[in-house]
Amino acid sequence: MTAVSRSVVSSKANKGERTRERILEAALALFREKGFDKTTMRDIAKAAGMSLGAAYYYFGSKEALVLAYYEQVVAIRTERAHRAFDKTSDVSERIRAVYKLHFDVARRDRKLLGALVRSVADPDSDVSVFSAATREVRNANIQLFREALAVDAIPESLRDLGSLGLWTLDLGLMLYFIWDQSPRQRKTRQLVDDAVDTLMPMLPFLSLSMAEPMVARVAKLLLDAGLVPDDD
Amino acid sequence: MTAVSRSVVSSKANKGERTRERILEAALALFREKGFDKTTMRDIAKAAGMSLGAAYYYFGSKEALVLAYYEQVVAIRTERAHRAFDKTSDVSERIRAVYKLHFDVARRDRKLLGALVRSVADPDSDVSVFSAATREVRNANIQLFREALAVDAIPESLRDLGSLGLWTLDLGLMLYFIWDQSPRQRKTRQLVDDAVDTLMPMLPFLSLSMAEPMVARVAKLLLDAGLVPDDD
DNA sequence: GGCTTATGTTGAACGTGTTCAAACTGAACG
DNA sequence: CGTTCAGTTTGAACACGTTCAACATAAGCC
Repeated sequence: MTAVSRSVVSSKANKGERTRERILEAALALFREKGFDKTTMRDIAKAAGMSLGAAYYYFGSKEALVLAYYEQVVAIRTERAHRAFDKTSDVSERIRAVYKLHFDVARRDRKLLGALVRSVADPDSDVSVFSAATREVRNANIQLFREALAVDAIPESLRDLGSLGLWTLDLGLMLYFIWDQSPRQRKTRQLVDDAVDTLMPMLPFLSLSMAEPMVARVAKLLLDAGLVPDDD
Repeated sequence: MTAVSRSVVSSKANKGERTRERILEAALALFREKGFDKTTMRDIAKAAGMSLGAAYYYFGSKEALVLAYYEQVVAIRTERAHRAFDKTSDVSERIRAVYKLHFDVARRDRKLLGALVRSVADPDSDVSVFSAATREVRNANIQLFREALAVDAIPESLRDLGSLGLWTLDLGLMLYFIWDQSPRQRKTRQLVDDAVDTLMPMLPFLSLSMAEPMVARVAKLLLDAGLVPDDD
């Protein structure tokens, strides 16, 4: 949580912090204007009014800038999701909100998310969305779904597995979003609605006693594979 | 299919074809020896006994080499899968085979697959695994699962949806494989076994008449989202 | 004030993917 | 044989991410 909120709160930032933010702001502005690939680290440094090396002092790589950006996205998403949770205890509504908030917050930044997703494939990079270094961001997102499911209608026993499943779907939706060329990414929004409307009616069946051993089995499988958060 | 098999069959290759193959072979040898990132296009050109520009004449980018490699993987995987299908009509066996073949064939090349997966995030690249240009490879893989399901035990109505689902899982497993540090990627193999053993017993429930509207709904959702092959 | 140490800052230099104008090769044609 | 021309090959040049040794500034301490 610390790393996530730090870059957003920043009430009493010292000099270094503010420089860092200046760089990040300059970077984001340029990324949005010219795209990730077309923006060079030299551009960013110049826009932030400093030398190339200084930018690298604060961000070890160009990708690290994207990760810092995504930490902001997660922080904002989390805050807004909490507000949505206060408004309704209807599970479908809550889940829909969490999904859509992702794309609302990152509305202008499909290309940037692309750069982020690229890192998924690189087990060596420590800014990869799957690496140990990014555990916080990852867990914050999973936690969001955990909270969305934290209503009476959903039995405790399903919440952990459910949030993991919904998070996985979130990853998939992010990929769809990145590729979605439709105006204002309407198709992604449609897909979210359809997916939630389709999946939710299935939930009751998982609560059936008949389904219990299956659910337990899936849980064990994920645990064995090390895919459950907190014991990566 | 053409592009996939061309690089493997190569019986009467003209000069250009052979040069192309020489480059690809040199590249693969180097990738395996030093890893994808550590191998430079200059290394590859030198190892293939030609200039840098010549290598680029045959492969528009370093990533294109990886794609060409993956086309080989798919071709070999397909061939071996067909042999496995001849041996058994047990669905679990067949699906397990298709999954494991992927990792058998790409055994030594986790890093390379990583480079391939990276492209997933880039809608602009035409060597991305999701781009129109790679439709053939993608469809060949989906088709493999379609064939695995083509046995009496599986009703026709489930085969399309099922193969798409299994292919999606294949993508996920590929990612897991890339990150799997366990010796000989034992964990990935374990996960395949567990996943198949867990999912297969659930299949009968999908054949229940009660489940039909749900299945239909999922099918429609995917179709609307343009996620069903052949009308991308 | 000087000295030390931590924190920032600089820009030149390096390596590498990619581009491109120019040159080469050999087959087809008259 | 000379010409043409598509296919192939060359390596220099470019752009950009990244590194690093050197320098500057500020903070703490005596």
